[in-house]
Amino acid sequence: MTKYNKQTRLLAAIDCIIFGFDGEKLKLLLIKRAFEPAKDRWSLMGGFVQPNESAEDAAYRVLSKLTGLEGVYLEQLHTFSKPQRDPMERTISITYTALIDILRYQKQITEEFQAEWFLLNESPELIFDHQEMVDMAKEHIRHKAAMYPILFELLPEKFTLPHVQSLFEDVYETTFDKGNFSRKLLSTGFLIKQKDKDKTNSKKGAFYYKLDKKKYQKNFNTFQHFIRNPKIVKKANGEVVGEQ
Amino acid sequence: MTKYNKQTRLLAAIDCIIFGFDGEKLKLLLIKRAFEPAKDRWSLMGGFVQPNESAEDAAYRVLSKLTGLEGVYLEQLHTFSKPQRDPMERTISITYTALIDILRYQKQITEEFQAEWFLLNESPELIFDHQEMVDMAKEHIRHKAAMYPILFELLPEKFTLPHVQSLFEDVYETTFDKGNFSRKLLSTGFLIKQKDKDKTNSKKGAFYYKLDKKKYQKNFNTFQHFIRNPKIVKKANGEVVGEQ
DNA sequence: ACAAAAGTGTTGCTGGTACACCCATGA
DNA sequence: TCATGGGTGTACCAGCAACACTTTTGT
Repeated sequence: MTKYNKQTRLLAAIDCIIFGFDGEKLKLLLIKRAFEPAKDRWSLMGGFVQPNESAEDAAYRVLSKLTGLEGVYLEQLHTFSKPQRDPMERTISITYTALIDILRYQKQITEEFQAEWFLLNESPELIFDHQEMVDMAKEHIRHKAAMYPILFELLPEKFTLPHVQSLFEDVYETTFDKGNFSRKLLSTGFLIKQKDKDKTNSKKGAFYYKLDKKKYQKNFNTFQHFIRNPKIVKKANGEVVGEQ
Repeated sequence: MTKYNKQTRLLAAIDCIIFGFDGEKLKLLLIKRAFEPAKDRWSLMGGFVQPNESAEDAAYRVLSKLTGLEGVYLEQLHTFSKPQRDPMERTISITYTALIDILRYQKQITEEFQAEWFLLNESPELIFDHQEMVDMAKEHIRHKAAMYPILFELLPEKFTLPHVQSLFEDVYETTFDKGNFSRKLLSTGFLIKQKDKDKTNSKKGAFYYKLDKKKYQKNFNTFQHFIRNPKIVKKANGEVVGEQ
């Protein structure tokens, strides 16, 4: 077969920015890099694109190897390609954002990959341009989640309205009025109220809900403008707080 | 220098989805491919990423070579990486969306690259996965332009309110109420009214405006929700029309 | 005079925000 | 019975959609 002569071939990697929610806080999954360069430093989970697979295939392969989960929400974010971004050899990185329910995860992962969940504002220093990737991913899910109900991908099968509110507040680094938030959430028609309550956080208890998967899929594109001003970071009382 | 052994290197290309506006209609710039495979068929303008440049550098280089313009709005869109997408050799393509003012363009381009501007719904069949790239770019600018004032990048220095409205109507494949549209546009504070009028389209004439570049840059992030429901394609009279 | 496009005025309504209030229950 | 978090009611108001109306001017 003829080839494109005189052009340079280079490495293509994928890196995954993996967000998880445990019912309390939004977290980021990082691993200790197992090989040189930057061995034993914190990094995103990644891998090289193989000859017979697309970047998306590679991302699924890596993600599934790390978490043991299938069918995880995965979305291409951005491709990083500065010539010197990997000091070992020219490598472009195609990044993917993954959203997973930490309660489904669990596992032996911690050992094999030295993986760990970090609070978003407590993550360690990362190698290469990985912090830039994480920052871009945070910004991206803020925009995306304002328009599409993707944050449900982070929730377990059963969850309460306060759980969902905590999740949104972590993502948008703000607080919402609980009355308005719950009304708006219920008005989507995506939630099915359960009979039982979660009493871990209050005496009264909060009703569990399940996601109505059919409506969720059918109306995925009509969730528009759930969050109206995703870029404005302030508390409900009007006090404006800076980025952390 | 040590290398990542046993990994496959592959070609990295960039492709540009170039949108332009001539005061009348939104258009797409395509070229006749100059080399095999698919020689002489319509395609996006592209090129290979060189050893010493990032993908973004490559996109600027290619774009500037094709249009003769500098400082053009350029934004990474998506990376396409199916193993067989280029039948000649494994090549991933990092795509970029460019927005340019056709009136600034002009030039000898048509000859050298056999480039041509096409109306969006009259573009010819494209090679490989280039149509998918164009479709994604159209969708992307609809979302982006609903939140950020990027469509001003397509306008010439002097333009009228009806020009801007035509542009938005082309992008969103809909019509807007002229009263509401002009009020909303003026309320951004981005426009400076000129003394002279454009009388090519009416007896009364429409006042020219210029972009207030300082306010434009300062408030780039606060343009939010200019278009409220970018996905709903319908005419102002309420009749819903399909995608073309 | 009149046609045609530019531009203004007005009104009703949607739905978001703020915040007061009620509810359930364990300690 | 009181403290605490869950949940509901309601009144106000910004801003958007709809559409009637006025302006300008070439033919």
